[in-house]
This record gives sequence, structure tokens and C-alpha cells, in this order.
Amino acid sequence: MEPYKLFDAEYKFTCLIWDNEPINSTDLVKLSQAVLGWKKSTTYTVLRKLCKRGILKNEEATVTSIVKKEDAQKYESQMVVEKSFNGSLPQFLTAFLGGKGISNEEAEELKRIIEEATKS
Amino acid sequence: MEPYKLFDAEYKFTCLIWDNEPINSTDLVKLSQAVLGWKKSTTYTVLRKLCKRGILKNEEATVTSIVKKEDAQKYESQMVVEKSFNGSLPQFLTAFLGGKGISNEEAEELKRIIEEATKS
DNA sequence: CCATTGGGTTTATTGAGATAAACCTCTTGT
DNA sequence: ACAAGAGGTTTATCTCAATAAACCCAATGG
Repeated sequence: MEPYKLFDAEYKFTCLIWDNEPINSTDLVKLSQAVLGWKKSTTYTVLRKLCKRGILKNEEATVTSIVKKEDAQKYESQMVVEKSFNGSLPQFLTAFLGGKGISNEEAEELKRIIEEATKS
Repeated sequence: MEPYKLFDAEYKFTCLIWDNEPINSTDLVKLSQAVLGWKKSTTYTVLRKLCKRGILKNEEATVTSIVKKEDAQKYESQMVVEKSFNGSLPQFLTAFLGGKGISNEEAEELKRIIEEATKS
């Protein structure tokens, strides 16, 4: 498995940690129960797998992330562009915007982001 | 299942059809064998499922698509933005570009696409 | 005639993601 | 002394995507 790949359930779960770390493992069990409807054993099972893969860490009942949200998101975004759009960001953008329009403000924000990434 | 959702294997398979339609079903079997390494039964099994879901059509041994590539890609792009980026395209772009830069030409192309989608 | 090929369907098998039941150990309050 | 709770692990179930084996029938060319 590639380093950062998170499956759907794993992603939702890891989001809880990103938003609340550092978090005590028993509290995490309660949070998962509340937000995802998971039983205690489910939480620990998923947690252990993510720790084994180097995504999370659980030390003395304190859970933190090793891989950060930005890195996981970056990986995710690049995977989808690669797999479904020939690695072409323009193709992705075209498909996403396909047909519908965006507001001027949104357009400005997007262009600003692009500016920022442009090598002078 | 949502209308346009294609799983990995289904997507690769449907790409063959998008790129070659209309295509005779026996030829499609050969093509799937060559490109994907699939057996005949695999091709027919997947084909039948996609027909049942209204994605493809197989009439008198001629296979064509009902859902077009642009529509499937649009769906795919919107799903990933929704599921992993709070539905925010800027968040997606930021993550995708994260750190690395792009060339001037790429930037221009992206801005042109954005221009085009901007309601005046 | 009957072997081959085209055009399929029916029924399995496998593998993995998602979820949890059952169990275990240690500590602590009463 | 013991119930309860914290902090887990082991083992299992269920669903479903991915893939295919085995079978079926009609047409056809030698």
C-alpha cells in the first residue's frame, strides 16, 4: 500500500484526530461513537492499522497524527488527477467546472492560488 | 448506487469503449484481453452490470456508451472535492499544488479555463 | 454432420474494506 | 475483596468489487 492512501472510513476517522489531536484514546472512542457510530473495538482496530502504516501514533493512550491532513489531501488530489484525468490538472478543472459557472470572487481566489504556485 | 459512479476496474473498461465506440462485443472481448488481461467472461460480466446501470448499451453485439466520459469525469471530480475537500475547489487546488510550482504556460491555461467558467 | 466461432449467461471464488463481539489486563474507588 | 472503568488485542462476520470457470445456443463452413 502506498504511504498516504486512506480508505473512506479511515479518512473520516483520521479527520477526527486531525481536528482534535492530541486526543486521549478513550476520548477518541467516545468521539468515534458519537460522530461515526463506531463501537470501541472498531475504533481500536482502525487505529491500530493506521499506526502500523505510520499514519497515526498512539503513545501512552495519547493519539496524534504523523501524516498531516495537507499531505494526505495532496496525495488524494494527485491520485484522482492521475487516475481519472491523465495527470492533467487542466483536464480535471475543465471536467469539474463543466457547464456550470463560478462567481467572480471564486474565480479571483482560484487565480490567486495559481499565481502563488507559478514559478516567476 | 449513484448514477455515474464507476469503480476502478469499471472505469478502465469503460475507457476502452469511450475510445473505440461503437465497438462489436467480440472485438471488445479481444481488446479487454489485450489491454486489461481480462477473460471473456469477465468482460461480459462487467459489461452486463454497466448496461444494467444505464452506463453502457449492448444492442445486437454492438457496444456503445450512454454516459459520456465528460459526465463521468465531472461526477468523479465533484465527488472527490466534496468528500475530501469540503466541496471547496480552492482547497483542492491548494492541496494539489501544495509546495511545488507550475510553469507559466500551465498557469495561463488554468487561468483561461477559469475565465471561461466565470459568469461575466 | 459436426467442429468452430460468435455471443452470450449462471454461478463461483477470492480478496479486502468495514465493523464488531468477546476477551484480556491493570488500576482504582468503595 | 471486588466492581467498574481505562486501555487495549484476537478473532470473526458481512458485504461487495474483481475476476473467471463452466456452460449454453445459434450459425456456418468444410
